[in-house]
Amino acid sequence: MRGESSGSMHRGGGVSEATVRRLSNYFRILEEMEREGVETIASETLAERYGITSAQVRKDFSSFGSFGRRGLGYPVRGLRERIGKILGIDQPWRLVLVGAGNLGHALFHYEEFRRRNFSIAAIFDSNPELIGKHWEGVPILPMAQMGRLVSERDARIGIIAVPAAAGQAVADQLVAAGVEGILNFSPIKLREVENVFVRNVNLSIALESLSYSVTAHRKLRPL
Amino acid sequence: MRGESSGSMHRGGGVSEATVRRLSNYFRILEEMEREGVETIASETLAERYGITSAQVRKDFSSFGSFGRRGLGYPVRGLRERIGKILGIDQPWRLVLVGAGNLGHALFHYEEFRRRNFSIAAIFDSNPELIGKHWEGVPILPMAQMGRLVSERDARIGIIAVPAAAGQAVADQLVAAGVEGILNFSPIKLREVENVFVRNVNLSIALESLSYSVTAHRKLRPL
DNA sequence: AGATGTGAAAGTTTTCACAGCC
DNA sequence: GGCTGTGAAAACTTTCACATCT
Repeated sequence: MRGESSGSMHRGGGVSEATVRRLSNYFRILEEMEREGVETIASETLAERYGITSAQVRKDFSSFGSFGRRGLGYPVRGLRERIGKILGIDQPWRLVLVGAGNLGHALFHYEEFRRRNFSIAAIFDSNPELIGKHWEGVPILPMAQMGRLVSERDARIGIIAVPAAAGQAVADQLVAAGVEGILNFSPIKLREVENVFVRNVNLSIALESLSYSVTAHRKLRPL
Repeated sequence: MRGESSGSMHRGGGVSEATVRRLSNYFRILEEMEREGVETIASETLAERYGITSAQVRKDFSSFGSFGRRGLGYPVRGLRERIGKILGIDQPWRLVLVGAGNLGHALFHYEEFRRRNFSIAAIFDSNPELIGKHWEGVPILPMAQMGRLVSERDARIGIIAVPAAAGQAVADQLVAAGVEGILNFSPIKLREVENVFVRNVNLSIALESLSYSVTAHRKLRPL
């Protein structure tokens, strides 16, 4: 599977992972501005709100074409829609969730996913005690049904929320079932597979990065 | 607060966020090798296991000094201990968790945190119905007790697992209570504060990065 | 005048390649 | 011989600065 980096070219220029992450953030800021009733925005204003430079904002947009009007700025709504289209969040996505433990439960109920048009079509778990239950009407199914369900419901992304030991096997099953992307919460490095994108979210590594910074900072300024 | 980047210099050379993330991964690989009984490892082997170049591995280590022996490689155990010390995970950390919803619940029970010496000393929530309950003996307390508890229990990191609307207020309270680091799961940009490090984990942005890649890939190779 | 879009410059990170030590 | 540690080169990302368009 393709690793942490984007892995895909687009038009003329390659688009970095960092650019895509910023697009998501621009999208959120633009939504907010739309609610505030703002109709036009300059790269400078957007940049200030985000805490980056206006050149960065313009360069990010320029990888995808020309959105603004010189002398005026960008139309808030049009820009938001365009970014949504680029990110692919202008359409609903059906996902499957593997792992009905504590983390899976939290992800299933995560409001931000719903707001962004991501809906979970089925949940899979290997624990027989959970199978047959429903969360808000969505069934918890045995792993063996993954292949059927992914194609029937046209789910294109799978979320892995199982312990490390089961992670690779689950990834293999998701790939066999035909997903095109995997959001992996299990703390392991998955084998790469052609045409399947992977993003890893490692909660513990984020915390270790903090403990590093706090520790290093303390060493510089003791007590 | 310091943003997504490290924000702190260390010794002679600045150490990038990316290097610190890789250190966490090296640590995990080394733990695994220790369990396998391997005593010495070459940068090349470590690199292969991680899927990066051996030069990257050696450069990462060289920011912190000289760990290996030319012609031989690195002692697995010694290297793992040294990295643990750099990351600050050689000692236990006490955290406070704010937000006893679904996400907070999942984080509280997250095994990987415990395995890495991160323990949650108290939970805070604004919902009166939750206050007074316990999770595995850890009390859910009203927000007003945050200051007292953080200093009493010497908690140095706070986790924010509340909805966006409450995020900034919670961050302010954590800073006032005296934490040195914040792991922020709420999908907002927190105001920066001197000497407080912040790491943001935005679950939805990770998913949007996937939907971008899958969408872009489809456009290149339709159907 | 005002703000975009973009080549060129500056800065950062990764890879190369090899001197130096075991 | 084997493998580290590290300057130098290459690749990539961000910022500058200005020509260009409304």
